[in-house]
Amino acid sequence: MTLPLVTILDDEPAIRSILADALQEAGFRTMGFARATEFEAALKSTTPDVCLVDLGLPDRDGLGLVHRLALEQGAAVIIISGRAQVQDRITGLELGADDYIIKPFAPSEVVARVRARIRKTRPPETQGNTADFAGWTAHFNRYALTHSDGRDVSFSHAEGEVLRLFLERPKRLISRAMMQEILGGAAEDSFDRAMDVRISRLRTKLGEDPKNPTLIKTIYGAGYIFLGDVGWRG
Amino acid sequence: MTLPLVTILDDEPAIRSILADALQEAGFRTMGFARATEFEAALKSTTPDVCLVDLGLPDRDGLGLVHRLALEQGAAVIIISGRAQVQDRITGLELGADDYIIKPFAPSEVVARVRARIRKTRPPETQGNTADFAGWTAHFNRYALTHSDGRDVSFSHAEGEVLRLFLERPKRLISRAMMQEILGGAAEDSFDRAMDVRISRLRTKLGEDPKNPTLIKTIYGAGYIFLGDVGWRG
DNA sequence: TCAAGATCCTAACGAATTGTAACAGAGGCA
DNA sequence: TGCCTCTGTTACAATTCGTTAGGATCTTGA
Repeated sequence: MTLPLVTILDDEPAIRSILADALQEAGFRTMGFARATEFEAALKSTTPDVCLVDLGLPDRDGLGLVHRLALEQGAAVIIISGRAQVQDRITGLELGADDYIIKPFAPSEVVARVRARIRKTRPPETQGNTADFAGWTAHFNRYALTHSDGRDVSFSHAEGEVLRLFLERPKRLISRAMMQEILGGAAEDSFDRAMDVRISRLRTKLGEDPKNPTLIKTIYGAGYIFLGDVGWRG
Repeated sequence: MTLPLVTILDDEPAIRSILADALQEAGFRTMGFARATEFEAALKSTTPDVCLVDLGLPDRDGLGLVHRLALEQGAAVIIISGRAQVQDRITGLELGADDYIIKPFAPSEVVARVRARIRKTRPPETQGNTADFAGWTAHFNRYALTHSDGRDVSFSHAEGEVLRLFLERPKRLISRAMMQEILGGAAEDSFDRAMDVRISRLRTKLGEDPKNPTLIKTIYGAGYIFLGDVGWRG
């Protein structure tokens, strides 16, 4: 498991480096960006665990960015702002931010808040190897799926990796980049259809209707989402 | 689904009532406690969604309580404290608190932070994912619209974003700029018809009469407005 | 009322993204 | 060796969604 990644979006280099230092010392990977556009470009190939966003950006107001981050990327967002008004903080939180830190701040407090966020965001280590969902039971120890109607399908290791990835994060958007990162795929060449094929095969085994998948949904341009209630045991 | 429950642990009755009022108005159930022992007794029979804890309690130091709450109950914990030192905040967060609010506080900000916490804590499926309006039911989790007359239409992610935007703000003017901001459109060139097209496609799926839309009204020069009574559930 | 200009609608197009059948190479096993 | 399974690659089909462009609609001012 790689170190948690924290992105820093702030136009002041001094603040970026202060935060990066403190966070790296605390055991995080960091990436710094001066402009929202750069940051958004980077999001296509990486999935941060926590995003620090300065609202006073030159190129665009950060609030819309925060909203999209929280909603679509599912990332934890911490706003850093010079505006200390209560109303500013409220709208920030309403739009989906997880936390709101006011400048000037103590780096150590930022670290503490980042840590608190990561503790909540990271999927709890699922030790179980059996999961129930939508009539199916996945037995990861014997690489098999059984359905309550009697169907019995086996799956391969690669398929199981994807299935587990989904079952550990039900109803949350899973970006392609995150899948590559977790499943350790090759570099993210746009010619890399391997992930699509894995998912396609998994869908087939789950008996999904190709025109209308109900369990593994595609979000065009964003990733996948697993619908269905999952219960782990064992 | 019941209303989220917020507990307030503070020895000052004035603060308890201020918070309880603000939270109830915001749609939460509340329970107030003056002492940690009472509170812990109540925990045996209820599981709050968010716990507000004042650290300056008379009967025992609250930090240990916070730690146990976060660790064992899995509840979201927000510390309220008069101690503004950075170190105090850090240790509070280290021990498992989700947030740290310093007295004096604005009740509205506490409400916002409680809301932010609940949004993250509650499983995604309990967040609004189904809405009824004008004979239709929008199922955002499976990207489909069903009508009481039996029609069943699927919609794409982009269309769903727009639909959700409208359903969350019924009977309110929604300016183009706001839509761009929230939906994260490209630069605000006036040549950008993307939003119009999204709405056009959505109207088609809703079976709107192009000459006379009854649900999504255009306000010339100002934006759009969604008419129709919306009821969220789930 | 009418004309001019601004704004909006939407069919059609095309670039980007995704689905999947078919193929090929790697490895396991008798 | 011959056969089977697993899995990435390729190629092409299908889908999504922004852009374009021309026409429709609205507002304003004379």
